[in-house]
Amino acid sequence: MKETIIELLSAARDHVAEARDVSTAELPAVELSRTRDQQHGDFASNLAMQLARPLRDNPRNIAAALIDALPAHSDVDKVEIAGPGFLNFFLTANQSTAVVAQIIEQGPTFPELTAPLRQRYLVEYVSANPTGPLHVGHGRHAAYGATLANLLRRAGHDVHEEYYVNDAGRQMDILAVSTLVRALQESGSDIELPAAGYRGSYIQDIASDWLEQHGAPAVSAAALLDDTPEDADDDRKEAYVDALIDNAERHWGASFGTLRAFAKDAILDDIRDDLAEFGVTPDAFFSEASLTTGDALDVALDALRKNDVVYEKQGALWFRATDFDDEKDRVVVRDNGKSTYFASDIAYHLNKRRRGFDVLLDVLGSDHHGYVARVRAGLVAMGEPGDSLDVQLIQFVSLYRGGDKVAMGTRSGNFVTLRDLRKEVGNDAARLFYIMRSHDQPLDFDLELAKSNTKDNPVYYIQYAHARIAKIFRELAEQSLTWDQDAGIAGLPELNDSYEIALLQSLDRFGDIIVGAADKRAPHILVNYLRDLAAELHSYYNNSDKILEDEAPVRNRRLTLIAAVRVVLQNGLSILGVSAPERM
RNA sequence: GCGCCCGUAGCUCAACUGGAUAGAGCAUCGGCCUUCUAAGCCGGCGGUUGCAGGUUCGAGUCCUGCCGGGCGUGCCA
Repeated sequence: MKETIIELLSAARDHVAEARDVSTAELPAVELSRTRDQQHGDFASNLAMQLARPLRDNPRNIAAALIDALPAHSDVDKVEIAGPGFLNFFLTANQSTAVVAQIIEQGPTFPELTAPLRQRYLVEYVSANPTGPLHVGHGRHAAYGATLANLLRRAGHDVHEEYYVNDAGRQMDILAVSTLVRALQESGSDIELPAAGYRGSYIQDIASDWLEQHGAPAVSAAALLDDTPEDADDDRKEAYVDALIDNAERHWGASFGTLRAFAKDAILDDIRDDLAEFGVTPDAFFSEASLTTGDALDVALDALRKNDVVYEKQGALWFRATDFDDEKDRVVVRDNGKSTYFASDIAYHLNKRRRGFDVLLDVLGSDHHGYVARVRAGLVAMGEPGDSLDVQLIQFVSLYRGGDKVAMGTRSGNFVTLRDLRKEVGNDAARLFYIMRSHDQPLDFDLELAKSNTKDNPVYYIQYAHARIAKIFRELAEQSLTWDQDAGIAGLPELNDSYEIALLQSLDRFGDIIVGAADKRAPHILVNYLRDLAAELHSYYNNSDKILEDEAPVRNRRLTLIAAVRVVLQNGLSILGVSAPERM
């Protein structure tokens, strides 16, 4: 319908211009948008205002001329001039209720959208280091990434969801040595946890499990502490923990590697379960270590060498990133022969491209913004399009208990886990709360508030609208009344109260909302829409006549309308990963 | 210093990529349960959109400069 009106307006525009001897070559294209206010009809165009300059006339005169020149169409009821010169299009009742029949027919699959350009998306999100349980910040990433993936799928794209596991490098060693120290402590040895170690109680749990399965470690505290520098809660702690790691590898050999894998797997399994309980299920967990055990890293380094964008300096291999809009050149292979984290990153991203993905959509913490230019530079240098990388930065979550900000830090173990949060406020509330606000805004999450004022949480407002509709249908059966759905659909054009019209217009926007939210990577748009739709349903319920009217034709069309509202609420909530309860 | 993000009602945030009178929730004040669930509805109060310029028929939105806040700027991961 939108396209049709645009064609009609384009014809009218050219006609009016020609009548005034103005060339049609450089006139603005017709813009047509849905209206927000039902007094403005169904669609509005600003064309008359845009033509004011080229036609040298005031917008309202031009609007009148456009209406005169506008070809008639059977679905257009009337066109009005409003405000500074808007053209408001009112569709016939028949046309504006067509969406309801479509909703009823398609049910859970509504709206069946086809993207103008269908693309293969790889959405990477969370990707938290497997060194401890997920905390509340990761929860925002999980909710955002999973919802965005759902939106893109709904918008007609092909979507793969992935979690990148940082299972290579020093952090894993620190995790392993922290676990080892806890195991030794539990076996009665006198040894302190290093200042740079992980302190969370989950480390003790992993150590206990290890002891149960493998017995006491065949390495003494003395061997571990052999020739180590002083530990302290400042810069010296890094050297100290590195010495512990060296000793563990030297005196305990392959068993240290086994413990490292044991600890990593324990934590990763926990993360996977945590996410699954949260309704977040990435298609794959991609291991960073596999980049080097496989050939992905070599493929990337070869690509860099082949394109002549690397050079050697002071024993290290450098990528000439400054040639690709980055601030400075970056080391890819250190002087000790080990590749850098950055090398892994570009290898991973090249690997994604080679797997055939058009858009590499990374969901990262806002502290990673410095990293975007680097990775993009790497991709371009390896011959990939820079705009294939789309990074969405998520602002931090600040946690409050009452009025006090909670200090967070993974190593200190002083943080609230996602699991605790979910237990306190529930999965539904957490999922919605996390994405209710634009992701580029910092989020204040007050636990006390979420816990004590559960009933005030917006999630219930939307769910209540759904439960209300469900209740009406239960009541229908209880009162042994009938609902003729086909008669209801046929009778929809008879709907005339303003609450009903508002609902019809909102239902019609659902498809646009999904496409818009997916394009802008902004799931909160869908939340706002659902809240508005719920508000309109509540208003209708409270301010209009009863839906279960004695008169069958009236009852049929009202029930058909709210049945469609129920479908849209269900589908919308399902995209958000929030349940749609039948009763509350 | 340089770079990125942000600044909207007392508080937390929206505003369909430049449109019509800047809107919700919380808080606060007042109404509505013998009628399909009051986790709801209806109304009141609340604004120089950080400041100053500019572009435009039209600016919260785009440009420039200030002010204020957050985060980056490793041969760490």
